[in-house]
Amino acid sequence: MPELPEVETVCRGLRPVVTGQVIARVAVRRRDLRHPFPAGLKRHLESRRMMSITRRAKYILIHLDNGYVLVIHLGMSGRLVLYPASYKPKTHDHFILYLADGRQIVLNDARRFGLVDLVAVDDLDSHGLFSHLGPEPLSRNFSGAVLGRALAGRTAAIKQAIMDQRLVVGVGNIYASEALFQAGIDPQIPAGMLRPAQCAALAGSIKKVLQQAIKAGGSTLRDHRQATGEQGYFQHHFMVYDRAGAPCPRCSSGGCEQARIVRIIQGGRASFYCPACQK
DNA sequence: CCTTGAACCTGCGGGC
DNA sequence: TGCCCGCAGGTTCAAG
Repeated sequence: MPELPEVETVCRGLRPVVTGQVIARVAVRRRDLRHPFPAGLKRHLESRRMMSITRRAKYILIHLDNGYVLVIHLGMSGRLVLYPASYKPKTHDHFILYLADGRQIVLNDARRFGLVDLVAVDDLDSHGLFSHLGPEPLSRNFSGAVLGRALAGRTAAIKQAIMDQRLVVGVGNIYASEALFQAGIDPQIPAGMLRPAQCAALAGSIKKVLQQAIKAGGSTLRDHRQATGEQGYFQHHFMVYDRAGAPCPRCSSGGCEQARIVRIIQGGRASFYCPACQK
């Protein structure tokens, strides 16, 4: 479900609430999600102060005052929402942090592809969850040149390549299609075939679409909620994602023949693009 | 190392 | 109404 903009939106919503607050109590309502919850999870969290909240790739990182970091991944269907003290747990509410004032940070994840872990802050970079991750797309470490180097020699389709978290993090199925549309690149061409100018355009469109989506609070297809419980709004700005059969926004605006958005399957995932203007 | 496909799990909408 | 199928924002693992 959540790609970088959705995770970033959750972090931004939680940050003013979480920072400086003490975790009074923790409820662990089942033994595992994708992996078993770490041993001693409650013990390491209860009575600890949350010092800051950050994001790496699609992971939410809550830094504690005991040198540990609470790591949360939302998988496909996860939500992390702040509720008032009166909230009663519902189905698929697996993990709850109760603040001193009674408010609750609730992790709900119907499909349970999400993950909760506890990592010593000094071990973050070397930890198996993070050691293989590529650059943050919104940082200066990511550029057309960096992308071009990462794509060199690869035969996989460019759509699948930019979703590979080793090359660049945060891009998932929605924003891969949207970024390729903005850059005018056919999602099926082999990654290593992109020319430098195309790499520059694609790096730029990845940054742009992720930033625009963050501004809109992410995209709510079904599960995504901001930390406030509010939906995201970027789904109303999709150019191609989930728009098979619709006229291409770029070709149509030219007043020429109306090309239509096409849906194809790549690596088992749906891709959307305009065959007329994405080459 | 790279690429591909399957697996993990629940819920929802469409077709019959 | 009910059942079956396909589909959904991610990651990981095995096999070629």
